[in-house]
Amino acid sequence: MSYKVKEVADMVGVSVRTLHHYDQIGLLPPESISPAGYRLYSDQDLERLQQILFFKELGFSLQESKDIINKPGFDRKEALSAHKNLLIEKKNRLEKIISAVEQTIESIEGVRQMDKKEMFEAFDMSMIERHKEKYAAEAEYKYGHTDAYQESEKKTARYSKEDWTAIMKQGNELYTRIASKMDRGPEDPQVQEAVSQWRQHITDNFYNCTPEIFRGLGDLYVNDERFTANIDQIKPGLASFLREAMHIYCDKL
Amino acid sequence: MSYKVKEVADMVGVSVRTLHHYDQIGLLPPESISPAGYRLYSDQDLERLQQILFFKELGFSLQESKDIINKPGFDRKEALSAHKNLLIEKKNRLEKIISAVEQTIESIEGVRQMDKKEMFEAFDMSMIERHKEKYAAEAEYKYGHTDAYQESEKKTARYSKEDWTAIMKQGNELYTRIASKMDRGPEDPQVQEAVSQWRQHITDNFYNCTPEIFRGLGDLYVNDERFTANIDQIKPGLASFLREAMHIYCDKL
DNA sequence: ATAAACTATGCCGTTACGTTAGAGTCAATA
DNA sequence: TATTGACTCTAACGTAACGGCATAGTTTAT
Repeated sequence: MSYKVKEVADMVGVSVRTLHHYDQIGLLPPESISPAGYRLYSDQDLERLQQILFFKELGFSLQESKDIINKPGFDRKEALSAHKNLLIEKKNRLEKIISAVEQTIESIEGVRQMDKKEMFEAFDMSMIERHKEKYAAEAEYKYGHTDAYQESEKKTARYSKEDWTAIMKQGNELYTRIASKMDRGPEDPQVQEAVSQWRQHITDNFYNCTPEIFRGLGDLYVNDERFTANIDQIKPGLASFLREAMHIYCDKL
Repeated sequence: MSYKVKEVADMVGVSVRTLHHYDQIGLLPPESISPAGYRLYSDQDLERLQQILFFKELGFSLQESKDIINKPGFDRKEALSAHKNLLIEKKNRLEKIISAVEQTIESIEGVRQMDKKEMFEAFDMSMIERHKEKYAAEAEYKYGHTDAYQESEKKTARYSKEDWTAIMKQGNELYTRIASKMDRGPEDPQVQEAVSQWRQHITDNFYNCTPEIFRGLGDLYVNDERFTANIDQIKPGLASFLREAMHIYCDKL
């Protein structure tokens, strides 16, 4: 049985031009040619084509594929090993590049975020304060004046405007960093690391942010529309993503 | 301060031709041109070049870089995000390809083993013969001429070269089959089945391979460095694995 | 002054085809 | 049977990002 170009092309999923090309460079000359000059491919040719496409898929050049297929099994393993190393290097480079891109996105977001600072500034900390107060109120109700409450009072009382700005900036950076990694999923190590830093940030600057409080803060991000709106403004869906990530973080403690 | 092509090239680490090219496509036209037609780059041009190289490093095309750099910060983030997704896809594809290559290497290793037949052929059977002789000598010493010994003599005497080749091929297939299942552990049913076939193979073609002889053969694989070296050449650790498997096999009889 | 070092433009080559363009072929239909 | 539509052929240009070479002019150092 023999097949014409388009038949082969349709069967295997390549273009007619590709077959022409493979013929031209001597990679896959058809077994026979019709009186009218049509290329006629045999089943063997089809197999060879499959091989070619396989090696191509693996990233080999056509010339390399030709060499590998023509030489009977001799250099194949070595070639593949060498190629594998190339691929791994490529992958490593890609990973580095991806991080670089992420960082760049972060910095761009950071810059934009800084412009929105007034708004975010005004909102976020007051929100956190409010959450703290609410929680503290409950806590107070339960336990009287908690340490956390007093601690926060002491800490925040002394903050200057510059302090606030610096603290805000750090917070913003964390937010945007997490936003840029949203597609990695909430359980991603880098995301979790950022979440951890977020808790530390709150602890350092406001009050001892226990896992319970932190979990509650995550819920607040979704339940309080003011939080949600403001956070999602950084990136849509960030609020609920944060909640999830924070829950996962707390679960693991 | 202005710089000529080679100065810039050396500073930044690109070729002169590249700078020509970037000028040609309007990506980085030098700030000024000397009376003689020399390209004169400014410090600003250098910065721009750095940007270009950065985006290039990230895998953007020159055209894309041009667009990104020219448009003031507006689309940048989006472009970066889109690009990041591309990169992640690329990475995933690479990972798949790497496993495919690994698999192919493995399968070729199996095949290649077959090609090494001559070497293995020459060694393995002479070794088995020797083991047999040694064992038979002991046996003879103990029991006089054993059946097994005579049997082997009769059998092997008639073998033609083709017979040997066929027998070798079978043996090799068993070895490689076992090698490919090493990670299952020596007591794995499939491994044990192959071991059983290995004993049968010896019995069929050489001499009645009693459990005692078979066990001794297993020890030989580890104790005789010529065996060990040759077997481990199929796959490192195969010799001792075989011994273990053969012992387990014999224990169960 | 002369050579060495540098610069310019222009064009071909690379990879793996895509994309016309012009012309011939085959099978089925009007 | 003639025509149409689907298919085929070769030939040639275009792509991305330069590398490399040729030829010719310029600058710089000795």
